[in-house]
Amino acid sequence: MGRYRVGLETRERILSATRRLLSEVGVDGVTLKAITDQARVGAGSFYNLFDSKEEAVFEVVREAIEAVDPDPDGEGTDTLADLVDAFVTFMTGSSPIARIYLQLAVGRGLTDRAIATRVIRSHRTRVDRFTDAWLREDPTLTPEAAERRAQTMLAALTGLGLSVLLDETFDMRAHALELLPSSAVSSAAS
Amino acid sequence: MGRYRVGLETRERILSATRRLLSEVGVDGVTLKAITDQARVGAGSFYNLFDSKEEAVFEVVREAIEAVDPDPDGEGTDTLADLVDAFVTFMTGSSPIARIYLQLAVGRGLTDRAIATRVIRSHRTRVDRFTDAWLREDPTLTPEAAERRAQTMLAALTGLGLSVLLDETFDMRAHALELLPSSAVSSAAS
DNA sequence: GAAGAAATGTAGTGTACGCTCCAATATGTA
DNA sequence: TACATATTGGAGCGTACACTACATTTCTTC
Repeated sequence: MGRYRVGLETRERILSATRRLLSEVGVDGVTLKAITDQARVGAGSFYNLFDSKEEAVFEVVREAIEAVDPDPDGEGTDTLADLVDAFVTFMTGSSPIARIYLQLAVGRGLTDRAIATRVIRSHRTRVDRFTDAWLREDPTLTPEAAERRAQTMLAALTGLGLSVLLDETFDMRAHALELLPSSAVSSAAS
Repeated sequence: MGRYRVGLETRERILSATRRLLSEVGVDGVTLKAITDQARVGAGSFYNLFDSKEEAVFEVVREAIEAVDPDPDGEGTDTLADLVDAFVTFMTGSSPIARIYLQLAVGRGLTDRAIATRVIRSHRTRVDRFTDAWLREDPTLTPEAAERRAQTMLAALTGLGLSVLLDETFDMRAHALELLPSSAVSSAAS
């Protein structure tokens, strides 16, 4: 599966259709039939390329998160301000996927063990990124203190993201700046 | 419907069952059969008292959101540390309401306007509470700055609450202390 | 205690959905 | 060209689900 050119093209069509439907009808409204109709593909083709409907949805969300990564190659050059900025952009940008991500992570992750595991794992790698950035920002921190700050900062950003999704007049960026140490704020403003 | 004593009792049994199931299997996992089995009631009885399944779920949600409202007869003497402590206790306590509240606020509030409005309103009153505490903590703050800090702190607490619900080994209290200004931390430790 | 209204349980009904099966066809490789 | 493997569509399967119809029982009132 997924080794011939046409198969890869079909896969892309399916992901596009899923992405589009997620933003139009929400996570609960996406049915397999809607996806396959939209992608002009039979159910058999779908299951030739994906193990389940969930798989396609996850893939779309994963790609959306990746798309706003300030350092996709993991070169360790991103600052705290960069990371915060990327998160804010993800949440306030035009893509509706942030909403889907939170719905999945919270609405489902809270009861579905499999989803919780996925969410925690992706969260884990993000915490590491923030921890490294904290250490670069303030080398006097112990690794434990840096990680604690990373966790708190990420949680705060998630909470702020929730606020802005619930109330679109909420100024997430202004609030997010509160989270940065003062030295990083001034460099972000430059 | 719902005019005889037994009917009202049945109604309560149904709401209890719904509440319990919401916390155990989540919003999407609640089926009519589960509710009626749990409440030891037939489907006919259910529909004699409620117009639809949603009706019962919504009622439970309404009550859960109400329960999260801050104490209305607070005297305005609580410190930031007190408020943070109360929030942490609510999130890490044994009651499943926190989980239900977050699931509904996020899982539904993100798509259902009516629920979003409710969530925002109860959030609003909590922000005011935190704003006052900030002003007491640091009287040099402008009201705007105090409110911004209150919003950020509350969002952070919500995010931390989410973390602890997803991963129960997460030490929410330790992280929440990070959010307090250093003066308040020392007074909280005393 | 009679009568009417409310409550109850059960056995369905209709439907929407995720997914499988499989025969036919297209694609890549030597 | 011949062969193996991937891809395709879509009929249809199994199931889960919200909800209904209705005969029976219980409750309340006068």
